[in-house]
Amino acid sequence: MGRQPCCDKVGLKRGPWTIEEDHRLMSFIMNNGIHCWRTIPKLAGLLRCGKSCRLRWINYLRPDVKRGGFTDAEEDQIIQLHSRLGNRWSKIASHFPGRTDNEIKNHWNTRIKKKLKLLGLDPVTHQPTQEDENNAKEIVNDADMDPNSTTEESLCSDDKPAALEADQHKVEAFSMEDDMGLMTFEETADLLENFKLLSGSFGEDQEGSWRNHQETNTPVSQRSSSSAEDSHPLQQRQQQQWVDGAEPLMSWDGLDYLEQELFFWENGQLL
DNA sequence: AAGGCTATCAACCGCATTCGT
DNA sequence: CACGAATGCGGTTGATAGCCT
Repeated sequence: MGRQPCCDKVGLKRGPWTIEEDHRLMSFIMNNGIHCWRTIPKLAGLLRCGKSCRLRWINYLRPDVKRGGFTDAEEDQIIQLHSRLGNRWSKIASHFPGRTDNEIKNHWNTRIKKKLKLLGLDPVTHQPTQEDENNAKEIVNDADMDPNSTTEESLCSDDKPAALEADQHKVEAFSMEDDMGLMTFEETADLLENFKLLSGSFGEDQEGSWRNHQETNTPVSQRSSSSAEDSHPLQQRQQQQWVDGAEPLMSWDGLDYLEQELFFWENGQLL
């Protein structure tokens, strides 16, 4: 017996999400919380499958999702974790509050792999590549390897590439510093205001402000043509507030507590 | 300026796992 | 315990911006 499709795909929309769809999903989750992804699109008036909604929420709409480039410390920690966990992206992502598995996976595939190759390491095994095999053997011998330890963990000798040698220090430091985070109180307050603007005063016709948020934080590949000039003066002011507030911050990290509220409250009731 | 190429990342697909009955 | 539904996860694809020639 064949597996049932996750959802009835007939009549369902695919491809990039529109501002309107984002708005609908966001508003619905803000008001109702998350109980059953399968029912969310229907109840929210979306022609998407539940899976698509879940992915969109997790990877993009979640208030605490952390966007923007990875710091060197984050990259180094990803490498360390990957050497231990392999391609278990969700496990790796769990070490990076606000980062998504998809984002980490993409970053790994597009950048870190290359970085490792440049360092002469196989991105899959974290072992030195063929051409560096002789060097690797020396390193392994010097390090008196634990069979369970990884190459990187063992690369503590002077042969270790400088970039990797600094990894451990960076990873330790990472727990204390966060290049994207450590917002000031004022920044957090601004962000909260922006969040209220986004989630609270969203009218059916406020596509402009949301679109601007998207254009601020979304890669250009996902942008659509702006209609900001079509919006109401109030909306324009709000969207400008949003842009002014959000753009320099680039992160939703100050809103962790909002997400907590989101998942424990429904219709004003504590779940 | 135009066309080709590359890099990036959002989104999809299908399998695996978890959960409820 | 078995089964089906729901959700999670990882691999892959496709669109597009930007770079290069």
